[in-house]
Amino acid sequence: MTSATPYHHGDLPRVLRAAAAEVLAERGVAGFSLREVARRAGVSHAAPAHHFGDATGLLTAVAVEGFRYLTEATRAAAASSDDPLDSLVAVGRAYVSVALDHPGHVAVAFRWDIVDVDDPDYQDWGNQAFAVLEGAIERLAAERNPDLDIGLASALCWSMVEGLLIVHLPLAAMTERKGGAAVPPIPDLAEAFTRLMVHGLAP
Amino acid sequence: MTSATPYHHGDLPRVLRAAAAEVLAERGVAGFSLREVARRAGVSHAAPAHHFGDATGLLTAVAVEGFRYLTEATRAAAASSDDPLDSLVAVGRAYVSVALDHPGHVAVAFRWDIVDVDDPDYQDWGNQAFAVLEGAIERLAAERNPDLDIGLASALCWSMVEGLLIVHLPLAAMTERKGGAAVPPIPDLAEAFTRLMVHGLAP
DNA sequence: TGTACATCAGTGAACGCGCGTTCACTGATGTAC
DNA sequence: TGTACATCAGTGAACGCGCGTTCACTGATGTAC
Repeated sequence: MTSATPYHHGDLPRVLRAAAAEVLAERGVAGFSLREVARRAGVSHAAPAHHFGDATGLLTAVAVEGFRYLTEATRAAAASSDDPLDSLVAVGRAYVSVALDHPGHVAVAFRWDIVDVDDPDYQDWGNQAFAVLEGAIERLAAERNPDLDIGLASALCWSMVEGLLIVHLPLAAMTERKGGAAVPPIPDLAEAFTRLMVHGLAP
Repeated sequence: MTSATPYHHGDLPRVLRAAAAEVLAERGVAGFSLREVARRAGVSHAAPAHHFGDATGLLTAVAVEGFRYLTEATRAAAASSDDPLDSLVAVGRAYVSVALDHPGHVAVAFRWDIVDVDDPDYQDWGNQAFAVLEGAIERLAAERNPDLDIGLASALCWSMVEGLLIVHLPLAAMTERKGGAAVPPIPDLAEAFTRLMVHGLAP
């Protein structure tokens, strides 16, 4: 049916997004280039422009895909338990797990300096991802603490998971240098942080 | 005393660090180049190599300076109150304030991919900055909650402030789109987060 | 059912640009005697 | 106190590289009639 190397690719946008995520994961945002992406997709370096215009267009598409992963994974996690605390813990674990499984996607998600923040898909999926977290917090508030400021608590949880992703590596390096006990893996830390936050450092 | 344009600069390393921080603040890590730094320092583009070797060397020096700022500011903040909660709150505010006042320095502080993480100064000042935070948590634990896991709580606070710096802009954009109440400035959020964490979301 | 033609998707050569690095150099400083 | 000389700090030209963008092109697809 399909010839070995058809002139028209068929699904080049998908392949380009995947290649871009791969480059981002391996080389970081600084090492990203359209030519490298085209190379990995096995296509001439001018081809991506037909689908994404420029680098910003492609990176935005990758970011949107990242938000979609985040939304889907946390939504499933939120529904995994009837207990609101366990549900929130699962959301936190799911969030960081997506970041670990799709490092290229998540590396670019909040880089407003290189992404088109006015893109409707970008905004839409970003909103949806945050709404999942808010929902989990709302259920916790409804059952356990009606006075909770839901917006504030949601923002706190979001900051916590994003910060954890940044801080884990230097934290592990520092702890190892000091000869302390090994730092737990990121999802376990996300859970421990969530439980500590909900319970309070000094309630 | 000093001629208008002396051949030897006198304090070029300091000027180069400042220029590098400026470039980082304006263009981000991706837009950084040694040539641009040299241009702003009013020096030939080969001059930085005499002091810092390559870009990694210069960026590491900037990161160290950032840690120094962080350490000094949070240390002063920690000593600003006898109440351990107020003291911790002040540390959080100080941390994010340094990030706002010295965006170039802090942008590079945890970028282990472009910085020499084996540099002794880098490790030393990183340790010191973290130790200030741990000290504040220890005092809180001593007075209010002896069972607190100090390492875990310190890591949580650190993640929270780092995450806040990332998350604040998209959070504000999202909130504005939804027409919600304005998101507080970063230092105020740092304080609100800290108090909420210490008290607990659902204690 | 054919045929003509517009549109779409991908090619590959060419361009100009800023970059890091190298190199031979020169001006200034400091130190040994 | 002088003088010679080594070392240090900065210059500026040159290089090769990968990049994004442009351009004329060609192969494939879809649609109007």
